[in-house]
Amino acid sequence: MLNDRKKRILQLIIEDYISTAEPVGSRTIARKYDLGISPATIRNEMSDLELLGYLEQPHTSAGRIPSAQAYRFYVDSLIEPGSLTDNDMALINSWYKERRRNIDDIFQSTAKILSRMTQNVSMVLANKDAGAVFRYIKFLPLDSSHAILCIVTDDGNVDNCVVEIPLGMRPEEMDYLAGRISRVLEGKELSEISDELLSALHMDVAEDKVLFTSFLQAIKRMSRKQNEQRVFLGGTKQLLNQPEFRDVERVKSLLGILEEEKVVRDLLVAGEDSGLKITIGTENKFTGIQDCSMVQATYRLNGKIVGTMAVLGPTRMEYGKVITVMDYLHKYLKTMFEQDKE
Amino acid sequence: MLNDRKKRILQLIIEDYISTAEPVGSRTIARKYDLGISPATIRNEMSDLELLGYLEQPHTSAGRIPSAQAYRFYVDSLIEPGSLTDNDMALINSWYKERRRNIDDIFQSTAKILSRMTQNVSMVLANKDAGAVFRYIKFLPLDSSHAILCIVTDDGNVDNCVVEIPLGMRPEEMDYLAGRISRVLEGKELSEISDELLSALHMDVAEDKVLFTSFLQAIKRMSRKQNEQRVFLGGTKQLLNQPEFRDVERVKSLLGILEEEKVVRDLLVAGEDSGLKITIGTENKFTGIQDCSMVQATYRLNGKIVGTMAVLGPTRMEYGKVITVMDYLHKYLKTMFEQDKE
DNA sequence: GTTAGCACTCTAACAAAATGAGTGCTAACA
DNA sequence: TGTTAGCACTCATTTTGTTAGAGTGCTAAC
Repeated sequence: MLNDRKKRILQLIIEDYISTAEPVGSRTIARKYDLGISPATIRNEMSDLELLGYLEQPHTSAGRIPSAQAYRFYVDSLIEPGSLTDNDMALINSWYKERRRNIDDIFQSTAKILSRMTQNVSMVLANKDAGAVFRYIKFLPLDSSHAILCIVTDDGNVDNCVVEIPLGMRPEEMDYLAGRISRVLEGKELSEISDELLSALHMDVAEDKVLFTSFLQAIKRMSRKQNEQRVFLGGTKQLLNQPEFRDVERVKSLLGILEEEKVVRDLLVAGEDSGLKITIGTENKFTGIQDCSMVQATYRLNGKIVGTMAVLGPTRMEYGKVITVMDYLHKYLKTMFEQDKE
Repeated sequence: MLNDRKKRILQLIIEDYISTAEPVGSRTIARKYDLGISPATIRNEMSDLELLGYLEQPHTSAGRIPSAQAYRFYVDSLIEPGSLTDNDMALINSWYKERRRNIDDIFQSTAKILSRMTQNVSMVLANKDAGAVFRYIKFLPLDSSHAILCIVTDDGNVDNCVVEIPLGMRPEEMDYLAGRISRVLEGKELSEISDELLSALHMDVAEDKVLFTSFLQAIKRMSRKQNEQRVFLGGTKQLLNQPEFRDVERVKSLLGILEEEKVVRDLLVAGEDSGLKITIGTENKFTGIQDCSMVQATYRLNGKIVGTMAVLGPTRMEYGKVITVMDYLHKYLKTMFEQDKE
């Protein structure tokens, strides 16, 4: 175990490196922070820390930089929970207000805020199947051969699509059909509406084949859309602010990864179970981001996973700040969702 | 006027520079392209072209690069209309098919394709007010105190929002109200639905204040939403492939501009009138992109501007390819939209 | 256990020199 | 009159050499 002084020195080195991105030497520590010990003593301690695997030297005559192990220790034991400045909070509030029309906007804003506040790439995964329950369907006439099929769910969402009306079908008949279908599906969660259920329904109302086929497609598509996990990215531009990414090639390779929505989704889904998850360097399973760190927070509503947000950046990341911001956003989202439910 | 040989040499220089991004010297031209004349002769011609303002030298002992004037001349007189390879066309088709669920997806795909094919940033502006006409509104009951207000337009779009129902109002009453409002607004283009019209309506059905206020907000929002011009960006990553943007700072500054949706919108709207518009270097009015070129094509349907697409990149741009791709996309979109209408 | 002193290491910054691609000019040639 | 070979000249880029500075490790003294 590390003694208190070693811990303190390690912490200072890590934090100094996080903020400057320069290897930090014994003199720097002694000068910047008043520890009451000389550079030589610090050197000795640093030497020990290196032996223990917490520090690394890019080359003999440079200062030292924290190893992945050091960051791990830092986030596990050293980090102190911070709090946002009033300024930051005001900024967040204004960003959320800027554009808020539907749920997607909220997620998009979250991604944006997360990246702006942390100067890193952010990812937000929205699980849309947050338990929307089927209420009823309704046909709205459009013209002689088309109608709009509206599917109403209890969260107040309406999805709609244009369907073709079988020749000669009267509005009353369509209402009747809608009623029958509605009665069967009412109260089911959209994700529950399975193929079997639909085919059973098919048997039941088989007399109107054409219309029913349209309906089938619509409900399936809607169910898929509702179930769909959507990914929102933010701050790919912030990447360029990090000295680690001064080299265009590195930027390109990371952006290449982020471009693949599937990869990002997998990445996020993999870390969904735990509340707060920090993976550092090679702890990341995905090749290509093994020189990066990722902080991920999953948020739930009534026990269900609503979504997950993450910040991806160089291992030299402001973990404390990231966590603090995420925590705030988490709370913010919670109240927003609860408000929506009401 | 330039004689044929000068034109030819200028063309070769421009095309060589476009593909290599390196200043091109007289030897290069003589070696690469068999013109039957010696480097010395080419040098003389180049010297003339420089005097005429078509070529520039970064420094005395470098080759020459085309000036903005040269590019202007190139796109006006020298460029030969190309055609896409089968491979390219197949690629485009597959990209369009990849994800096509609604009109936004089509625009997004267009932006993506445009950037992929040209290795530059692409921008697509979608004018959504393509003449949607109000049909009727309908209230769908949700629970005892809420209903969903659906606004149906003749293009088969339904917009909806949740409204609060005044205490004790019965469904029949709501239907009656919906009918009255519908009759007044029917046949109007959404963009026509002005404040005056709405206030007149207000007088008319003033008995149900609360509900009507909700409705007012909804229709206004919808009208705004329909009128809204949406911007789709593509290929901010391709930027990094251009040697001009090897410097991170330049990337940052351009991305900064593109990030401002308003700026991009203004930029695109400004060039909307003409069919195909190419602005080179300082011809661009917007500061910050004056070392870039922009190729913009506006597409119409039945005389109305549906949208506009543009490619933004270094002046050293494959103008021919860009134009060819845009032309193809233009046709592709046209058939797609006409199909949709049918 | 702590610290001052010192030799040693290695990078980054700077300067000087070599390299080479390309030009402009002149004189000769067809 | 247009074209070309030859050659001196220019200037960015690359290479090489040098220096300054930050930092270390070790030792001996406190």
